[in-house]
Amino acid sequence: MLRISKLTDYGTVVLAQMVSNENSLTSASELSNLTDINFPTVSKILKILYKAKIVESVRGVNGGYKLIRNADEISVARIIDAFEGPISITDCSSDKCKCKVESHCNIGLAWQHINQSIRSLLEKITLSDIHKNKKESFASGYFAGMPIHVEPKPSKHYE
Amino acid sequence: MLRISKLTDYGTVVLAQMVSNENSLTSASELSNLTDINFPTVSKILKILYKAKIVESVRGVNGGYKLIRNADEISVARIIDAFEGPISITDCSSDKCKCKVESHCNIGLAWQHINQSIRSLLEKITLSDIHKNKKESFASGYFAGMPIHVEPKPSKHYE
DNA sequence: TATAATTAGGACTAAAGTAGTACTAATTAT
DNA sequence: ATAATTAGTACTACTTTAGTCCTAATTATA
Repeated sequence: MLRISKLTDYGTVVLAQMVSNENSLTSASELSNLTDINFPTVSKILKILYKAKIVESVRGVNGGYKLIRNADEISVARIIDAFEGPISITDCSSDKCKCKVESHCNIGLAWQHINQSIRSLLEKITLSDIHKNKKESFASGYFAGMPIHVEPKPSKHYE
Repeated sequence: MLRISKLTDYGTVVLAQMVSNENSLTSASELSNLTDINFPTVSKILKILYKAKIVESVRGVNGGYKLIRNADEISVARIIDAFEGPISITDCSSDKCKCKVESHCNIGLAWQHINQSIRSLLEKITLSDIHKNKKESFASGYFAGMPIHVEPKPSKHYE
């Protein structure tokens, strides 16, 4: 199926950890200890999150990182964007398609819509949901109490 | 954002082309001409689709390929699976998680649910939808007449 | 039966992307 | 001044992907 990079994955681990300490600074080395992800990688992740304006930082002694917004205002879509860029599901589904193959581009249009649907799904899931689900058990089909599964297949009125 | 491989992308182009000729055999070289994708690649794609039991084949002179099922019975999820395997959005969201980091695994659970939501979305979109959208224009927010966008964000009763 | 067309399967190479590391500069509390 | 800490960048090793090619198996037809 679809994939995100390991760095994005780790990124959510680090962010979920930061939610537990939402109001005060945590240094990269502390976060490394808390998550068991090695320091250079955690550091890299935090720099990326800083550039994406998801965390803010303070330099120097007793410096560290902190979430800029509340966890429920940070969507999974935004986190993925930070790490993977605004790249789309296929080359053609991003803004400007430069490919010469006509038939291919037409398909690109279809992928664009699929991409957008997935995106709107991921915009509804927040870091807060991820954090909560870190410790609680799930009720099947539910995600942090929020039903994110789409409706059952509608009748095929398009046939 | 999330990505699929170029081969998957090309795969849908080839499949969409095959829908136009749903009932008779088309050879790999014909499909190459029709899609402007070079022969070895089209051939590779068709072999993958054959293994995945999405197309059937006849060898020898006048041989070729044909869809096994109706286009509206072939979901995008299935097509992606054929090319990318049943790999999940992260390493940890697939069946058996072997990673040693406790916190990481907990996050994996969250990704599992996200993955499942995306999957259920992609299972509702079929090759038929893609084929139709190849030539028609879209009404914004609709995909082949079928509303695949999920509902507007529900009130945050989970806060 | 020989031949040509066609798929099946696997192996290979080159290019691209990713992970992880390391180094230097800037900032700040003590 | 010093030590702790983030910012930015560059680099290397590894993995994945794209694309190609070769050989075997199958089949219509002359």
